[in-house]
Amino acid sequence: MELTERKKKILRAVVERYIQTAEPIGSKALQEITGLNVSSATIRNELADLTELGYLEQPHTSAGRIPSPKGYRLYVNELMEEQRLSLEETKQINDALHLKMRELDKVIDQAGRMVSQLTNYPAFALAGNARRPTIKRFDLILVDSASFIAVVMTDGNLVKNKLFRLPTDLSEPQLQLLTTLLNTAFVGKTLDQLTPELMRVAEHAAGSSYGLISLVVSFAMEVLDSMENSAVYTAGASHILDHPEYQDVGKAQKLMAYLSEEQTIAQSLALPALNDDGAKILIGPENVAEELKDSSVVLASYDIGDGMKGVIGVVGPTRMDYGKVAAKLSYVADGLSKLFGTPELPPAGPGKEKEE
Amino acid sequence: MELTERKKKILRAVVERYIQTAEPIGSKALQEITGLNVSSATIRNELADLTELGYLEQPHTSAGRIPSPKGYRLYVNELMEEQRLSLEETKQINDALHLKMRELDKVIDQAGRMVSQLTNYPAFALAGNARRPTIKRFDLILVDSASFIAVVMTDGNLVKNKLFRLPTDLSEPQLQLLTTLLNTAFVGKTLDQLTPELMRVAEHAAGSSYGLISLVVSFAMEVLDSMENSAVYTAGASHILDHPEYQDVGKAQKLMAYLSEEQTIAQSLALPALNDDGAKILIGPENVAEELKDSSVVLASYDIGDGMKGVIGVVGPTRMDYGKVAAKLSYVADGLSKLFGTPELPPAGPGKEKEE
DNA sequence: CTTAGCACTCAAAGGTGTTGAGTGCTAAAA
DNA sequence: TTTTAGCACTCAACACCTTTGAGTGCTAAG
Repeated sequence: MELTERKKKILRAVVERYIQTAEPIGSKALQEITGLNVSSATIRNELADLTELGYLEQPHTSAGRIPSPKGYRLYVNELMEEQRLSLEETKQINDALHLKMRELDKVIDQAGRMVSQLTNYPAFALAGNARRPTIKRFDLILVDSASFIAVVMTDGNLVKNKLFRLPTDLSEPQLQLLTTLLNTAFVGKTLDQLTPELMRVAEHAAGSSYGLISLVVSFAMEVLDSMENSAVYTAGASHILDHPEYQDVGKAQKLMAYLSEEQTIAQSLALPALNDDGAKILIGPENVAEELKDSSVVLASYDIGDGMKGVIGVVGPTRMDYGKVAAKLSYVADGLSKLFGTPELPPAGPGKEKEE
Repeated sequence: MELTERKKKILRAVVERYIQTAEPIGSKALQEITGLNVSSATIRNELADLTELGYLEQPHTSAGRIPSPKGYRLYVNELMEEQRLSLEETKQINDALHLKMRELDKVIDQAGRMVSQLTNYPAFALAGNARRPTIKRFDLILVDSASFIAVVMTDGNLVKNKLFRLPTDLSEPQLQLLTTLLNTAFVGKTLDQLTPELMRVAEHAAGSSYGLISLVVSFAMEVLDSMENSAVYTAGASHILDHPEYQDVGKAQKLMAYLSEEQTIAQSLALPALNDDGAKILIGPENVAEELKDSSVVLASYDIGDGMKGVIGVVGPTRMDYGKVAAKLSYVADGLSKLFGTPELPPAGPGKEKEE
């Protein structure tokens, strides 16, 4: 069944007012802010209908109405106006996205912090893989006779390194042999495919320096492993205390505890949203996690390239300014996609690309 | 003036009881737990003395006593028994310190989280430099005709890399020239010494690939910069809600806000403690920061080697179990020092050093 | 120096009354 | 059929009160 225009107008007014004030709103106040030329009694009738239909709730018999999750849902789906970000806001975001280090982890972490600061809600950010990562390339750099640096590059063009110090001497030719060996034996393999058998064969081929194979390969496995179980970055948990719905310390604590279970967030919240485009809004009981049943989550996904995607989102009370938050989140997500999409460098000119 | 033994015994009982219960303690209860064979009236007299001397406080005229900061200080200095960690606890810490990745940042971050979890207080951890870092070595690895990896190693043996993609082609000999050039021109310089003039000279020497110099050097500068302004990792901020003294949301919020000002923590709290050994305890008003005037901080420093040290600490109410916390913190700090002190590798044997 | 006795203080807890915003219902007006 | 005015009703919030009990300080005697 469809709601009349007037009912929608009232519902919308209730939602928007409640988002601002966090207080139940009554018929008289609505009469004023909706601008409808009807008496408060009429509005009361409408409110009664809306309550009956499940769009509104009454905290207690004689208080004003507040939106129910169903009411928020209708609002988000039909009534909400697309929020535009102000020029100032877009500038702020753009500036913040202009990060120094372009290390994947740091960028994601930073983006999360930024979003949290921007929205005043706790935020989280993570990257996830569509396919299983593999090693694309090994390089070994001799530092001195007793140490070398292993550099591994994944198929997603992520590069990691580790310094190894040895109790035994080693030589340049030895390292070169090892490098070739590693590159022929282990490139293109996923974590699972790096079997002990494979290792044994390669170790055999390595002759006297067989021990080094396993060292470098374990490192490579760590890298692959950390890419598969990508980290979740959370930021601004303290922001939940800003909002009156979490004045009750118990509630705040529960939500915070949930937010620090990073793996849970990754698995149950973020990953399902990986492939949806645009902002996704989960209101109160729409959340699977028990701890989020009376909070809301807004998510946006972004593209990292090379089969990787990321999700960035915020958590807050159901009374959330969905429009603004979704707009900001989408903007940041787009920004991230662009950031990862563009090559890292301007055409190599005489160097002053980095200014303060 | 010295306190009598009996006074000390009473003070100690007050502190320890209050640490457990967070509630003022009266003469009658003290009579029981101290085991002194005196009446509650006698104890009242002693309490009155201790209050007069400033070691105890009364929340209001007719409540029990609680320790004042001065009382805690005396307790910590003289009365507190060295806490021993249980075997279980040491095992727990040792296990946790057995980290997979030995990347400096991650280890520090992890250690902070661990301490927070171990103590139930918010924790922070950071590394600081005694001297200014320099670059020790550059390596450039050609990936394909349009991209290369720059690997820089600092004098502290920290290795960082970055993938560069170029719009122009480049060749192996070109890269080798660049590598030599970078190594001769920029090795051993601190951030400040990487002047534009130096750059210009090097760029000149690089001929056609002059643009690449500045790219790699800016990256090196970023690395140095990030080492000088080392990151602060905080963890477990939500734990402050566990403690009754922060039931008042306002207080909790203030402390949380302070905790997220990571730079302030670094500058004013942690760095001054860098060179003290063992655990350092700052009680209530002993803290410089206004926000910490009624909280306490326990700090321990650890050695990273190569002129770098780190600090790890927790923040909590003045009613903190200083003995336990200090013991745990010291143990973790020692563990970290050992971790960084030992070479990364066992003598290269046939590889099964990594098990699950 | 220690103790018993006693009047005193004060937070916490529970009870009572008032206020006011807001409701639901009904009957009349449009 | 929809809208409106009127009115009794509900209920959280607040202020105010009393009671309770743990704990105190003081005094005078042991």
